[in-house]
Amino acid sequence: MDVRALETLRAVRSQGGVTAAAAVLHLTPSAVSQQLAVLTRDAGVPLTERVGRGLRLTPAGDALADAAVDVAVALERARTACAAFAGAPTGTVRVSAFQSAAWMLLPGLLTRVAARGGITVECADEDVAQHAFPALTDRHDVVVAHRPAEADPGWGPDVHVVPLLREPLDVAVPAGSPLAARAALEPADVAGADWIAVREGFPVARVLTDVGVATGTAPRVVQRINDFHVVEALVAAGHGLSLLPRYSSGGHPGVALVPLAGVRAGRQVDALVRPDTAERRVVAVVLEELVALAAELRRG
Amino acid sequence: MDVRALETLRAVRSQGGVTAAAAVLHLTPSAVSQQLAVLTRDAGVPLTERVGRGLRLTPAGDALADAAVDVAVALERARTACAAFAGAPTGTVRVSAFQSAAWMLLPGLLTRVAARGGITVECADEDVAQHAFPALTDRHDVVVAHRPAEADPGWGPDVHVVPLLREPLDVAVPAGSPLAARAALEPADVAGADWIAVREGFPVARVLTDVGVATGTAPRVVQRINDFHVVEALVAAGHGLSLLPRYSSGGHPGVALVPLAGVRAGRQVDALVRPDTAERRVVAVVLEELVALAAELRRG
DNA sequence: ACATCCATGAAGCAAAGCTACATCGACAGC
DNA sequence: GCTGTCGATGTAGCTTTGCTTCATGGATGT
Repeated sequence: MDVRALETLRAVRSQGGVTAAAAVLHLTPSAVSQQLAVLTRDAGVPLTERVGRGLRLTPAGDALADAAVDVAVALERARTACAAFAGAPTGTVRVSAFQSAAWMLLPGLLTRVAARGGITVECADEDVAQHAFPALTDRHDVVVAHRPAEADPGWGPDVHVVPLLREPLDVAVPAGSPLAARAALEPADVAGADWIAVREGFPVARVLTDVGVATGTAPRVVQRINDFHVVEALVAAGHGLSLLPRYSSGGHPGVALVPLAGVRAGRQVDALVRPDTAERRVVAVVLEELVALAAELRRG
Repeated sequence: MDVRALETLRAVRSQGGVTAAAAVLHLTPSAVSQQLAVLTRDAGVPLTERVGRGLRLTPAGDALADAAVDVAVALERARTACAAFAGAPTGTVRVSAFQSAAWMLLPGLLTRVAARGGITVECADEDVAQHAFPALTDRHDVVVAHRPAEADPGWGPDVHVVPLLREPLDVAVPAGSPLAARAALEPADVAGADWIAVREGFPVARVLTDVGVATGTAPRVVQRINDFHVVEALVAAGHGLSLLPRYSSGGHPGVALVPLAGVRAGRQVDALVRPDTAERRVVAVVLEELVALAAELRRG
């Protein structure tokens, strides 16, 4: 029973298919398929079953994939065990963040980590639909993800979650607008407005509809844009209002952020890591810096 | 960092050398040496150091070997995970016992296990010095070992210990002797006797000297014999007395076993298994039967 | 019905890992 | 002190494993 094959099985589950798993493992689909074949032979029970043109793990396969995570963790502990004797942690950590978090966190993270020396951080920006964040941990060591603040995390059982920041969502209004002078806005104040929202399925998309529930009227969404800088430009030009996170937006001079009263609107920013990569000392150090940085931002 | 290499490192530690480890792994010493070389390269720190013409693990190597055990356990859990879906446990389990335990336990164990069906038990009898028992777990799945009852187990951290039986040590006297009629014997009764003991370093060798301490005189050992059947023959022929375990000896018609009063003399029989081996369902089943059988013997 | 996508099988090739043999250092005996 | 032996470690060569490339089959959607 090969460790690489177990890792492959785990990747097939998290990526949802042979081809996708092959991509993150830097292999051909054929190699993945062959590994699954020998693993199935070893196990003595079918681990996968075809469904449509794709495939899915059987209960046995699922149990084995769970066990594969533990094996990966144990192996990583082994590496860490002697790395502890080899001196200060060193190496390269791949960090991914969605755009606004990247804007907010990555510069400071790079500064902080560079100050410790010996650690290279490879950054990437990846913003995906909410359900797709955990799978990114196959590509990156640390994945900065976001979700509606009050709801259940819903990241699934196969990732370690490190909370970074709870960010209130404010109403972005044009700087010249009468609303911009207010200290806070009630839901009723913005009931009939045009809205600029994020794409369906993406994090905090549902928060706007929740605000609508508070006023009794469904908000009228006129645009769906994911990049907050683009959203700010649209708001400044008077094309509508938007809900924007307080700390990771607001650079635009034509936009004012006004707190929303009476509704708990916020997003939670989490760092996601695979249980085995969490065992790596370098990764732990980078996470530590990330948490410290987030705490600093929160305080102002 | 290869799992086979980790397993090899663990074997080198438990066997105390490259050649011995190679033997239990069914490899050549050269292969073991090469595996250690690549493992050391991966680890980045020396894992072994030469001492005399042998070698010893460095602290880093020791830590890594500990981690290797966890890896092996995780891997075995993975196998078990899907074996649970494959139906009733099946396979072959290698059981080793020292002679008297083999005589006492193995026939009943084979009967019990055969009744469940599907499991093959391969028996062996190995009696070694006390410190050498744990290393036998590299050769056998279950090792039945013994030790002085009241003392610290002292089997080391790398084996699971399953207690089977506490066996009082009785005084074996010739059937015709006046002592044979007694219900119990005080240490003073046997103070000046000739004794037949086991070889130095073997389990329960020290118990006799402890009895001597109770009388204030060192017992006079005239023979050192490990096999209890031979001991019984010598006792029957009047060559001396001996301390023999109550349940696993006593077949000889010319020998009577008389309880010893005033001194806690006994031996503890344990089953030793490697932590990873203990994860195998078949092994668990065999152990279960072994425990049940021991309980039955204890009750009579 | 056709084109597409995904998983899987067969053939060939590169690399990893083992065995056999030789070498080197350390210890015990003469 | 020299020699024989034992244990660990290199070297050469072969076997085996595991990958890629290419081809096939089944399922889906247009």
